[in-house]
Amino acid sequence: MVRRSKRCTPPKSEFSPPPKKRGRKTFTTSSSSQAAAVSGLLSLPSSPLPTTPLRKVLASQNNGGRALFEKDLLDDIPFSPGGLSELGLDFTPPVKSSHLNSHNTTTHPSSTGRAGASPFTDFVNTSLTPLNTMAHGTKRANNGGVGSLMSPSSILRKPLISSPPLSRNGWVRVEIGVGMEGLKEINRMTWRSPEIAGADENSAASGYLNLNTRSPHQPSSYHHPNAAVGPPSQHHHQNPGPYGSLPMQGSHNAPSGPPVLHSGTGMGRSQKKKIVCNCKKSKCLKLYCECFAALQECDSCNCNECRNVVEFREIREEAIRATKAKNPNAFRQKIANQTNHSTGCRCKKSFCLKKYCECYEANVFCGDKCRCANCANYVGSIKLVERRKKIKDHKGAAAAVKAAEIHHEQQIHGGNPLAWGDEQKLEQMPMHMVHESPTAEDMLNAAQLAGGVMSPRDFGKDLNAEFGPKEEYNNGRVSKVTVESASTPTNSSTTITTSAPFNNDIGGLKVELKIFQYLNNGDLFNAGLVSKGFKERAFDDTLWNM
DNA sequence: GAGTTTGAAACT
DNA sequence: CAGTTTCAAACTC
Ligand SMILES: [Zn+2]
Ligand SMILES: [Zn+2]
Ligand SMILES: [Zn+2]
Ligand SMILES: [Zn+2]
Ligand SMILES: [Zn+2]
Ligand SMILES: [Zn+2]
Repeated sequence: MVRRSKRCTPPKSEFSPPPKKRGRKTFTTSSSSQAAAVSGLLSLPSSPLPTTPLRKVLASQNNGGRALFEKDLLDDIPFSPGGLSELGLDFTPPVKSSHLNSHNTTTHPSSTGRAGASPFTDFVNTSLTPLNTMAHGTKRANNGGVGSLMSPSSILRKPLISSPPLSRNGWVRVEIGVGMEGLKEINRMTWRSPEIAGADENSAASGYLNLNTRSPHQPSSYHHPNAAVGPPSQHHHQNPGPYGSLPMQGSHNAPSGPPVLHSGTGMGRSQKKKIVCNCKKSKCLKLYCECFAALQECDSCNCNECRNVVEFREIREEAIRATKAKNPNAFRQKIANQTNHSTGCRCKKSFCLKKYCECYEANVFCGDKCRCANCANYVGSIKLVERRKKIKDHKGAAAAVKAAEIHHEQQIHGGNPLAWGDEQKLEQMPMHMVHESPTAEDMLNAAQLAGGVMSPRDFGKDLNAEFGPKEEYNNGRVSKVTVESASTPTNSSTTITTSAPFNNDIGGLKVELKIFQYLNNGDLFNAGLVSKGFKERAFDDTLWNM
C-alpha cells in the first residue's frame, strides 16, 4: 500500500508537500520561525543550543537551516506532554482561556509558540480556543495523591474550549489519551466535534483537523462506506455525522407524583451517622467539608488545620454566618420532601448512577430541577436497578423496582395524568434518549460505566448506541424502546469508539491510525513530541507503510 | 493504597 | 450570570 501522491496540504499551511508516501520516517522541518508560525512546526532555537536530547539531534542533524529527524533518533527524545514546551522550546505559560476565546487569528498563535502547541497544523486556521496542555510533571494537589506527579493525561481536566462554538462542519478535535494502558478512555483516540470537545477533559494532546481540507492518506484499497468521507463534503453538510446535534439537556419533568424511592436509608434531619472528613485545605470551614456542611463539629476526623471545632468557635460561627449569607439554604437539607433534590444535580458523566450524583446518593430520582445529561436515575430505569444491585444496595434496588412498578401501574390504569401535572406523561423519561443519537462523549462515558454496570452484551448493543434500545421496567418486564441510531460505532478495548468516518473497521486498521492518516508528516512529527502515546502511534509502522 | 474521576462549591 | 478553579469524596485498578 502506498500513500496517495495527492497530498493534502492545509490551505494556509506552508508546509512543504510531503513525499508521496511516508516511506522513511523522516521529517524535515524548517528553522524559520515564520514557517513554523504558519505551519505549526517546530521552530528551532537560534540561540545557544541547549542540552536536551532533542537539541542534540538537532545539532547533529542540522542541515542548513533544516533539521532532519528520524524515528530512531527521536526515540531518544523524551516525550513531552506539553509539546515542545517542556523541552524548553517556545515555551509560553498557558494563557487564560478567557483571553484566548477571542483568539481568531489566521496565523499560528505565535512564533514563540504556546504551551502544548497543537500537534496538528490545522489549528492555525481555526478560531477555536487553543488548547492549553500542561507541562509534564505538573503537580496537582488532589485528594488522591497530593503532590503526586500527574500523568500527562490528567493535568487538565477543565474544558479546553470555553464557549464552544456552534457546530463547525468538518472540524474535528482529535484527542489521544496517553500514559496509560488499559481500557480507559484516556487510552483512546477520539475525534469529536469542537462543541463536544468543550466538555472534555484530560487531554494531554489534542488538536484540530479540518476534514474539509484534508483527505486521508489512505491505502488504495481503502473505500470508506460513507460517501461523504474522503475529503468530507464541503458542500452539503447534511451528513448528520455523529455530532450533528448536541445532546439536549434532558429536562425531566417533575415527578410531583407518587413513585418515590423508599430505600429506607433516609436518616431524617439530624444525621446521626458519624461523619469523618479528610479535608486538607478548607480548614473544614467550607461546605466542601461534610462535617461543616452538616453543621457538625469535626471529631476524630482526619482533617488538617481544622477550625471546625469548639476551640475555634468564633471562627467557626463566623464561617457559618458567612456561608449562610451567601446562601441562606446552604445548610438546609437538600432532600426536603424525600422525593426531590432541592436544587437538582448537573451530572454530565456519571449517568446519575454513581454517588457523585447527589440525587443518586440521596436515593431520589432525578427531577425537574436536575440538569443532568443522559440521566439513568429515573423511574423505570433498569440501569438504575442494576447499578444499585451491583453496589449491593439491594434495598435501593428493590425500591427502584417497586417505584417502577407503581409507576407503571399508574400509567396504565386510571392514574389520571393530570393529577400529576400536565407533563406527567413525559415524566422522568429522558426525552433526549429517545430522540437523539448518542454523542461520542456519551458513548465514552457509557463505555466507562459499562465495565461494571452493563453486561458485555449491553455494552455492545444497547449501550453502544448509548441508551439505544432502551430497557425499562414495565411492570416487572423489560421492554425495549426502539431508538434509531445514527451510528453504530465499533468498539474494542484498544481502539476508541468513534463514529463515522472512522467508524468502521477497515482492513483491521485501528481507528486511531485511520485518524492519523489525515496527518501529514509534519503533523506526525509534532504529534510524536507530544506524548508517549502519540509518539507510538505517530510512528506506527502500519501508518508509514500504507 | 495510589492515582483518577467527578460534580458541588467557590471563585472571578 | 457564566466560565473557571478548587476541593474532597467517590471511584478504579
Ligand atoms: Zn472537614
Ligand atoms: Zn470533619
Ligand atoms: Zn475538620
Ligand atoms: Zn445526577
Ligand atoms: Zn439529579
Ligand atoms: Zn440525573
